[in-house]
Amino acid sequence: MTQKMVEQYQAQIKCLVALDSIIFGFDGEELKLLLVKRGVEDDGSTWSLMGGWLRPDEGLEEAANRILFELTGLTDIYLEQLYTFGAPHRDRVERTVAVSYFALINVTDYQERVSHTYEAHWFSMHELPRLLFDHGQMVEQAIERLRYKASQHPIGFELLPEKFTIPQLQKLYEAIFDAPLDKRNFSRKILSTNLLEKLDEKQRGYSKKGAYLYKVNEEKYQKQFNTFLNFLPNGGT
Amino acid sequence: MTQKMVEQYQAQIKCLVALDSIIFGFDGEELKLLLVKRGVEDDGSTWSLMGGWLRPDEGLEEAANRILFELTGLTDIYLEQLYTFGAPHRDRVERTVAVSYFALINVTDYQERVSHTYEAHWFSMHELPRLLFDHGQMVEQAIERLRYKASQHPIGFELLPEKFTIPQLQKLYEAIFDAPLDKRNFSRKILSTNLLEKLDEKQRGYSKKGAYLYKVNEEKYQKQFNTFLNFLPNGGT
DNA sequence: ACAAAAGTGTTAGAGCTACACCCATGC
DNA sequence: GCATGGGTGTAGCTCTAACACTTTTGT
Repeated sequence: MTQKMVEQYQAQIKCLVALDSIIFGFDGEELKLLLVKRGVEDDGSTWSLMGGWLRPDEGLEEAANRILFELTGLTDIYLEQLYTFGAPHRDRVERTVAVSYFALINVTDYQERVSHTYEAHWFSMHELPRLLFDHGQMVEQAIERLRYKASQHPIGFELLPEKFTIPQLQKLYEAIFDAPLDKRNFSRKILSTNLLEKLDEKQRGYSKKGAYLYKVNEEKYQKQFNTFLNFLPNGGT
Repeated sequence: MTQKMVEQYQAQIKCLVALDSIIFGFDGEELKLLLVKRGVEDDGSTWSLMGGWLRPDEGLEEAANRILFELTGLTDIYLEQLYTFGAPHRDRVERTVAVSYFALINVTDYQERVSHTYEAHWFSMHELPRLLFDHGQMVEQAIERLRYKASQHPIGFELLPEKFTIPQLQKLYEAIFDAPLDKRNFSRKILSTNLLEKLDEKQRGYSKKGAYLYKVNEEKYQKQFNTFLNFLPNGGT
C-alpha cells in the first residue's frame, strides 16, 4: 500500500448508509404495506418505509434484517435487495445513500413489538399515503419486482400462513397482479408444480363447503426455486 | 428538526461509496468484459472492474457514467444498476459500500483514452482472471441479469454497431446465452418484433453471399422496450 | 331450500421446436 | 465449380385461455 493510495482513499467523501424496507403483507384479501411514522419531518406527520442506519460491523442484508426485527419481532423473513438511491440531496439533513430491500411477511405472524419506538400501520396498496423522500419510488419498484418474482419463482408462499387453501393463494396472486385469474387454470397450474401437499384438513368458517388446506413441500420448494413457471395473468404487463 | 434528531444523524458511521461497472462488449464472436489493472494490491497485478468514488454533487448513476467516460471516452452508454455490496471488510483499506452497474458498449465505438491512467483490457467471458474483492461475484450477477434482460427486452442492440446483420445479432445472443440457437427460428422471432428495418445494403467481406444490414427503428425501440418477447434458448436456464 | 364458495374437464388456438434445402458469391 | 455462409417454410406438439356446471354445507 503506497502513500499515494492512502491519500486517494482519504480524499473521498463519506456518506451515511441507510437501509429502507418495503414490507409486504397479505391479509387474505388485499396486499398491504407496513409503514411507520418517523419524526424526521418537523410536523412528524409523514409516513415512511421502515428504515435505519448501517452499523460498523454489519453487512447490508444483516442490517436490513436487524431493522426488520426491531419493528416486527420477526426473523427469517424473505428479504431481497432492490435498488440503491443516492441523489445528492435526497435526504435534506445529510448526504445519505439508501439501500432498499423488499420483504414478505405473513400478517398472521406479525405482532407489533410491545415497547415500540415506531408507530406502524398496514396500508392497502390502493390507499398509500404520501411518503418521505424518494420512498414512493422505492415502493413502485418493489411492486414491480414482486410481480416479476412471483411470476417466475414460488415466492408467494412467503406471504401466507403455513397452511393455506388454493382459493387463498389465488386471491394473493390476484392481489399481487391486481388482476382476476381463472380459478380452474390457476389451480391446475399451481398444482402442476407439485410444490403443494394436500392435507386431510379443511378450512372451516370462511365458506360453507370448506376448502382443503395445503402446505408447501419444503424440500421441493428449495430445489425448484429457480425453475418455476409463469404466473403472469392473461396478457401480462 | 429537533436536537435529538441531529444527534441521531451524527451518531451514525459513514462509508466511502464506490461505483463499479461491469462493462460488456461484443466483438462479433465473443462476449467480452473490460477490466482494468488497479494499483490497489501491493503487487499491482490484480485485475478489477472499472470503478471510482462518488463525488459530493453527483448522483450514483451520474458518477457511474462519469467513471465510464473517463475510461472509454463514451457517453450515452446503456447503464443499469445491479446490486450494492457492503460487507464490513470487503475493502480491506476502509469501509466501503460499492454500487455495481452493468454497461453495454459497442466495441467498435470504444477507443481507449490516449492519456489513460488505467491499463485496460478486453477479456473473453471464458477466460476471466481472478478479480479484486467481490468483483467476481458482481460479474456473475451481471451475466445473469444480462441474460434475463436480453430475454425480456430488446437490449442486445446496445452491443452492436448501428448497422448489423441478422447472423451477427444471432451470434450475439448465442454469446449471451452461451448456447446455440436455430437460425430459422431466431430470424423469424426477431423480425416478428418489427423493431428492425432492412436496409438496401449488404455486409461485404465476411461471407461470400453477403448478409443484409438492418438497423433498429428507434421510435419502436423506445416504445416497445417493455413489451418484448422471450429469447431464452430452447429449454431456458 | 337456498345461498355461497369449492371443485373439476374440454376445446380451440397460439406459439414453440425441430428440421433440410436452395441461393449468391468469391475464390 | 465448389466452398462458405445466407436465407427461407412446414408440421407436430405443448401450453394457454376461455368457458359452465355440480358439490358441499351452513343458515
